[in-house]
Amino acid sequence: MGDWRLAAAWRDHVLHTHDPDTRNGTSMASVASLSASLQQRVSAALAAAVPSATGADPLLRRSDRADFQANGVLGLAKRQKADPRVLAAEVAAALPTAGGAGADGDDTIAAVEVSGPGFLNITVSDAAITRNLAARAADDRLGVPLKEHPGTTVVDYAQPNVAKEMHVGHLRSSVIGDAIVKILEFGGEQVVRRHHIGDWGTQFGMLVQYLIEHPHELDHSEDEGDTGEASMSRLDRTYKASGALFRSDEAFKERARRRVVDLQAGDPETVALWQRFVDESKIYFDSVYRKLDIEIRDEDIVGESGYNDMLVETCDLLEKSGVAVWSNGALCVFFDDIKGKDGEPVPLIVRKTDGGFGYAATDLSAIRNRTGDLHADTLLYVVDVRQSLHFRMVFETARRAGWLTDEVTARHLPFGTLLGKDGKPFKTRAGESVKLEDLLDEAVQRATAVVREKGEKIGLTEEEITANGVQVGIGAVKYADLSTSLGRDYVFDLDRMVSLNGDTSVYVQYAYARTRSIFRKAGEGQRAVAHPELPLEAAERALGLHLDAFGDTLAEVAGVYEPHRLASYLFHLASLFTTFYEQCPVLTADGGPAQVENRLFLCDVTARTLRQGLWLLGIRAPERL
RNA sequence: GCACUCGUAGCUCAACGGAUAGAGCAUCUGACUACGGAUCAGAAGGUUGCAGGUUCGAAUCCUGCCGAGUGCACCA
Repeated sequence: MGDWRLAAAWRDHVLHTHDPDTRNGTSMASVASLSASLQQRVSAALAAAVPSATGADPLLRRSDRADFQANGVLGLAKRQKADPRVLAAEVAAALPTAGGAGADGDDTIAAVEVSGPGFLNITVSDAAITRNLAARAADDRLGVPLKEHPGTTVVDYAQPNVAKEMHVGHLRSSVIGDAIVKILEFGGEQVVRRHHIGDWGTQFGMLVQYLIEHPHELDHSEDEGDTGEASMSRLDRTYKASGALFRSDEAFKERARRRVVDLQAGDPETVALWQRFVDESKIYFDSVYRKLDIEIRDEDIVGESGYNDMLVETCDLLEKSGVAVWSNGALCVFFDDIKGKDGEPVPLIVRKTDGGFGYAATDLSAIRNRTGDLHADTLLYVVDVRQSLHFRMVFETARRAGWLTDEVTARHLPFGTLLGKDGKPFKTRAGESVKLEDLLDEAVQRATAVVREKGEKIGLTEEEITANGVQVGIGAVKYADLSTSLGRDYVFDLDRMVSLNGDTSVYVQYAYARTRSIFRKAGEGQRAVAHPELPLEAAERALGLHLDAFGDTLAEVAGVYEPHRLASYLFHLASLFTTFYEQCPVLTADGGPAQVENRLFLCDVTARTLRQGLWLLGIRAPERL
């Protein structure tokens, strides 16, 4: 369980964490981006022009009028009551430009000009771009720095329910969570994954009781085998049959209720049967996650039942501290600003009137475990937006109880609903929620058809076509999910996702395959070597500047937990590469062998950046496509 | 009713308080015996729901409307 063979194959190509074991002995050096270098220079120039402005943010941004623009002079001029254009000119004069006074060999900045009301338009030198990329190329991590002060983040994601089919709602939590975990780990953060599966609740009384009365329902028969599909089919059959009986047979209903009590009391026979449902479900989960190409390790699965031992104590602590009070027989936490339809306050219920624990008790216990025992300083919950009020109440409660302190950040990362083309929640024609596996199978099937059409022209084997179909189809589904901002609902449209045109994973994967194709075509003496002395064409500069921003982009993504910014970066990179590819012949460059080497070098850095970036999103990059 | 989220090109979506609001799809014009065209170049497309306010500067921040989605006592 949780053994995920495919993961190992990737380690040869990309770095999945900061784990030293994954390095191959080449140098380890982070590289300051050109943007960061400029930021520093402009900041110093600001301080030189206005001494009191030390530490002022130069507000450096990429620009469509130059390579970068600094917007910080405007605000500073306002505060100094100075003419912004005059001040901008002073700052520009204080900047070291290539060959200019005070440059002292610093040729990073090729030109600066004052523009508009007081913007500084900055152009960097071609040499600086190539040099920076060369430094990145020399590093396994493409020069991306590790966090200076890494913390411990617990990410709660991919929470399927035991004995139930996974549906499209689980897709987003799994895909988004997996990407966030990878991105954080790559940045050096210590990440603890938690799959808070639904493995507890009153329905297990019914299921266990049914299994007692029909002991062979979960047996693995010869013809069904041990596949995930077979497991799901057994579970589904049992769930439906027991549910029907529960509704129609009062005596069974009563036996099921008593069974819940036995389960909660820890009766060994009952617990053992409950465990069979969990184990059976894990076979199924494993098969779906294998298909989804997401690694789920058994030790990271800590379901609701994992906090059972803490529930009583959690409630006691809340009651004793006065955070929770009894109301209508239930143990509740109230909030001033949370009221219901009738205007009455709506509580968070930690213990129900019947003595049972609400899921709030579980979530609060999990917080205690994650901050107290795991020493996390950040808690992330990749959960449907509809639970945002619940999390607001849980976090507030935990703060009152002291389980969340000022040193701990707790964030619900809410994602929106998956919609059908009609703009309504994604359902089958019959109105049922769509099975995740069906959806994945269809994506792979359609991707394979397209891959085959092209693949036959370039001589792909049947094995390659099949493998590519999987990587393209699954990649397309993930990319669609990761390329729009989390909070929004988005329309699930397979036609568009697998259409292979536009802002899709396939476009990015194809760009990667093209880089590899060039290297396969390269002659014996044609290698990737940086030549900072060569001037760059417009397409090369644009590509180079964007490549240099990879680390900054990752830091930003990791800071705000928004993978769609990485997707956007990669699509842009792929676009810039295809433009470069179109406009700058690589192997037949007319600037001589040095230019061939330099362009191969750009291809190589592009390839590695695309591959690493896609990997962080959980998407594979075929070598030939 | 209250709360939260969101209204951006025909459609699907971006945009860290900065200049002329960007992409993709669709539409229209061009470019193919190709370093593999699953491509590229270009055009057209907008009063950022409406009205105020703050600011040198607002899609972004504040207020009020209008519209949509979601949630609101013992399911998780």
